Amino acid sequence: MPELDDTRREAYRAFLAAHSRLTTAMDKALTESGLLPLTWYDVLVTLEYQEGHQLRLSDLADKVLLSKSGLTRLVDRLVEQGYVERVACPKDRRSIYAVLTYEGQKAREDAWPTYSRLIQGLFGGQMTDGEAKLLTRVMLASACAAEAYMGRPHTIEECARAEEL
Amino acid sequence: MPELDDTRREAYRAFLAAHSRLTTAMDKALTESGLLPLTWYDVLVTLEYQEGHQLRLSDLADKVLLSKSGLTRLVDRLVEQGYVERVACPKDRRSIYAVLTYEGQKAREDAWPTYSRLIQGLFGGQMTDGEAKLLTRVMLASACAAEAYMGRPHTIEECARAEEL
DNA sequence: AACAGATAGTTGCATTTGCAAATAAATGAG
DNA sequence: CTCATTTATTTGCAAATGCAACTATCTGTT
Repeated sequence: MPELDDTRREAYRAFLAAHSRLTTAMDKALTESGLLPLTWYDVLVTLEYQEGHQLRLSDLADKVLLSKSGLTRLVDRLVEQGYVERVACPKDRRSIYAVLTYEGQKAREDAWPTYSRLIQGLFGGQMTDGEAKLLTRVMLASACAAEAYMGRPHTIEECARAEEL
Repeated sequence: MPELDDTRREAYRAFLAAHSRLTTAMDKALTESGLLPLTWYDVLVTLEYQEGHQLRLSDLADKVLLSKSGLTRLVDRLVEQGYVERVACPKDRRSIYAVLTYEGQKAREDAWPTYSRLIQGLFGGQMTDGEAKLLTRVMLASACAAEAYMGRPHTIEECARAEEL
């Protein structure tokens, strides 16, 4: 394995800076508009893309990049707001589905214009089509490498997707 | 401003996933090796690169991407460990310098091999030279856009650097 | 000189998060 | 069938972090 060079060090620092400033700016903009915090939005969209608008809590934790305990409490808050319901799974009584409610769907839709405008303005607008694709490939490769390093099974969606590109 | 398209949405998600998995993997690897946590490392290197191995707390907060209060307490921990000292600034009695100690420098050097191996293995190793440069440019542009959006002065180092590339 | 306003740092407080332990349920080996 | 193991979720607890309020200091205006 080659040594870490300055070019890559700089890329790494830029990556961290971008993440920090981007999430700070977005979260501030969203809460100031009285809209959903980033993590809430993330859960609601994730559910919306699923069949039946539901997902087992563990699977949801993986998708929204949270630990299981973190997710348990995030779902607590969402249930309290009426955006999500907990529904027991009949097949496996250990499992619980998080199910998107109508209010949850509504709240997500309300946030979408602001949300997408922010991502486009602060992130997407900074790159060409080709650059976006390249970025995706590199980011997924890195995420995948980190997964592998942590000893997680390579079955994670991102890894499969990274191979395709 | 064009609408946010799927290509860029995917890039954004990949970006978030990479950040989450990378920092998780790195922090786990470092603490398991009994080395410095990521944020500690970040402070110590930042100081090491400065003239006299010192920096005013506010400036340090900016560099390591932390709020002022967050930094105050991070420095508390580092002082407690003997890695950093607080030194009053004679010119401006409001300001305080964080100064790297010998122990701090030593600790950082001990962590470096593991640290750089991780970044190279999980991040740098996933891209070519050209890709690293492109990534840097795009990331800095995004960080800069976020800064501008937050109404911060454009004087931040990253923004100037982004212009050059 | 005096005061309004900006700036540096710290502290109180609330929030978010993860780890480890606890609980409950499924699975597999013998 | 039974017991050990694995899996899904929750809970106790501690750590990290940001915001707003506070103190101290500096700066510029009158």
